[in-house]
Amino acid sequence: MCETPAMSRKKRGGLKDGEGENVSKRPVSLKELAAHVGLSPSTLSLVLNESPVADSIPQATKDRIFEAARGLNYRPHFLARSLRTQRTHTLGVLVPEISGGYISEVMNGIEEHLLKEGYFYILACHRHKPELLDEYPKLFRDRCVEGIIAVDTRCSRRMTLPVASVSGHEDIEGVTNIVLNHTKAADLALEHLAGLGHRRIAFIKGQPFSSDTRVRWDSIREQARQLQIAVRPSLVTQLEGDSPSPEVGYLAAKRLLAASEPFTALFAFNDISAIGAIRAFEEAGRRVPEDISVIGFDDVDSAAFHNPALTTIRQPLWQMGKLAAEALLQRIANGPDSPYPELVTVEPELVVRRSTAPRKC
Amino acid sequence: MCETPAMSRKKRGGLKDGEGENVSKRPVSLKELAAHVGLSPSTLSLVLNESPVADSIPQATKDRIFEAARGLNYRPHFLARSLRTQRTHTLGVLVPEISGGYISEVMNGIEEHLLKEGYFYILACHRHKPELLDEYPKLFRDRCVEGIIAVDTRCSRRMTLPVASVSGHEDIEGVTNIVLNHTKAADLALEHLAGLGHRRIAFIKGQPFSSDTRVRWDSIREQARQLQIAVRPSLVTQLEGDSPSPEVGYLAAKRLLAASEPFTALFAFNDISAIGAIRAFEEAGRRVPEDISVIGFDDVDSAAFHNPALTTIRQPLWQMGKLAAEALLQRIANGPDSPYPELVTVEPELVVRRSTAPRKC
DNA sequence: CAGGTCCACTAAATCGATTTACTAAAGGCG
DNA sequence: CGCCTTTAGTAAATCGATTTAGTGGACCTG
Repeated sequence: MCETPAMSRKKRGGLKDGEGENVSKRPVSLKELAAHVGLSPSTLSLVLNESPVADSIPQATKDRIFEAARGLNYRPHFLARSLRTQRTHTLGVLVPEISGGYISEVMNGIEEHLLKEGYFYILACHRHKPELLDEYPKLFRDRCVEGIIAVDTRCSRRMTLPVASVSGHEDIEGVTNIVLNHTKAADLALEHLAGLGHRRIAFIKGQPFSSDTRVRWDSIREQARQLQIAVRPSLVTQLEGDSPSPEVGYLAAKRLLAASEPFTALFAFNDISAIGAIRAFEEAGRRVPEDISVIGFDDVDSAAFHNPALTTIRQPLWQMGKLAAEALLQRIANGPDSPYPELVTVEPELVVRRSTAPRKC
Repeated sequence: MCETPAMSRKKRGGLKDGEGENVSKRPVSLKELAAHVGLSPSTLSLVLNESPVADSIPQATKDRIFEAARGLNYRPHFLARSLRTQRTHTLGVLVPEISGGYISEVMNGIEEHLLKEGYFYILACHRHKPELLDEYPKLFRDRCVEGIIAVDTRCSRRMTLPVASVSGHEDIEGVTNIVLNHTKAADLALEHLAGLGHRRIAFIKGQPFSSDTRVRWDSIREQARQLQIAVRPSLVTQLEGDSPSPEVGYLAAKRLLAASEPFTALFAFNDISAIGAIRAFEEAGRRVPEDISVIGFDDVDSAAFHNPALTTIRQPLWQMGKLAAEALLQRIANGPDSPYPELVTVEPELVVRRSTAPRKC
């Protein structure tokens, strides 16, 4: 029953393996294919890769080669080819963790574009651990990736590889940042709340490690100033802990309630924390949106189906992932010394649902 | 400024690159390292890989080699090594899509275990398209992965590679299935509902493509029979469409309501569809849990923070991912002709929250 | 018919490691 | 002293492609 690989190879050779799909374990190599058609591996390689050098090969021979390749189900050996050509058609993708919402929507955009373009990617989660943040890019390099996409990840060191960073804001040589227009986002949210009559607005900032935290907050303060909305320190808190669950938003909201400075609206760092905050409010007997309006950020899948449905600022997450992939592949195609975009900006959108309402008189 | 690789290599050679971290673009090869210590590449390879053949090499020489390797920051070329050894330390992971909930929790379990063990993986989403389901395993093979993990994915064809399938139920040679004890799960849910006095229970089955759909439903029917709970055809519907959003559950619930056969409880296929169903019920003026109790499945992150918090059957998703990774790596380590487990079973857990309540009299 | 061009290919180097088989020198032993 | 065994390595084959530089023969041309 269990033949050695060598045996099964020899045996099968006898029974005319030129026909149909090659079901045997071991794939056929170029050398074997060459022997089969009675030509040299060089010729086959040239023909199969449609090299201009093969222009002089008559079509009949080419057809013979193509047919044999199909017949024996020849597939070039990835490692051998990559070793020779120094191309792996592989990227590294670095994310904080794999979680619903922000990350997974961006990843979908990335994956759909990459696979369509014949690229694969290896994925690593740094879980906000500094040593992994340091380590994984090196491991990616060791794995011969052609570029790196970082999602919601602060990367500080300059890389020798091209990098696209979704929601990256540091200005680093070699990095293409894909960012939201945060000024517009802050404006949309604050205008919306102000338009509903809210003046005492509480804020939940993101965790320090979130790459959007600082820029978002700066934009909010700036737009608040312009709209003459006071940002009271006692109405500002920050997410703590690195769980991707609503729990951290829940705890943040509890802190806001504990400060007992009155407020009628909350602008949360993201939808997940908004959902946690709503839980805290309802536990405290404050109804959303009747007593407190809540606006989230991102417009993740679950936002629309939360109860109450979340008003939020939509980021085109899928598109941001796709843009990152596109930009990076373009850079790779252009070669390492070509100019490249340092910034790609996308626009936010206000999505009004049920968690915001006019301030009660 | 922009030197050719050849130039920069020659130039740098001159300026004593033995010191500190090798910052230059091009990594140093074994041959270069060998030249640097004045030994042959063979010797270095033997020593660096701690081959028993290198036992006769004196420690002083070994130290010299190790030190040089560290000094020049030598890292073996992945492609070259893999080509020679026929090992890539890479798996392929096949998932329907990247979404919050089920998939991402399983993936976290997979990724944490794999990366810890020095494995990477390439990821592909088939999005339930038959042609991709066919294509990706082949592409994985072409990429020289050592095994495949399939998540919530029906794979029918026998593979030449070892496979671990999370929630796979087909009995295929070469596949290790990681499955939940669905009998227990159905029992927990139905006992819970029955215990609250519910007799008219509606059901939402999974989509046909979900690998758990059939087994889960069979278990439910069997346990319902045992508990003498009637399963009325008009109170059974099935998720339609392949969106990972609560939308599909919402639509299913609407169909149940439209059938106008009364019911006081719903057992949904998963938490996401339960959340959609709750939305449908509330829109129809039926309160959850006062009028209708709803129980979900999976216990995804958002279940606990939904409003009302979801009662559900927890699957140890993270652990299932980890088990799949463990089993597969073990199989790879044991070699292709060793026996392997065809089934690994994990236990469900009832998590009671706010979406279920005693039937009103 | 000498010399050049074109055609249809192939030999050999290369990518960067691993691994088997071998060797030169030193040391041990009878 | 001559033979055998260690010791300390090395040469060369190999993994499976790609790619450059040729090569032998047919054909053309003046």
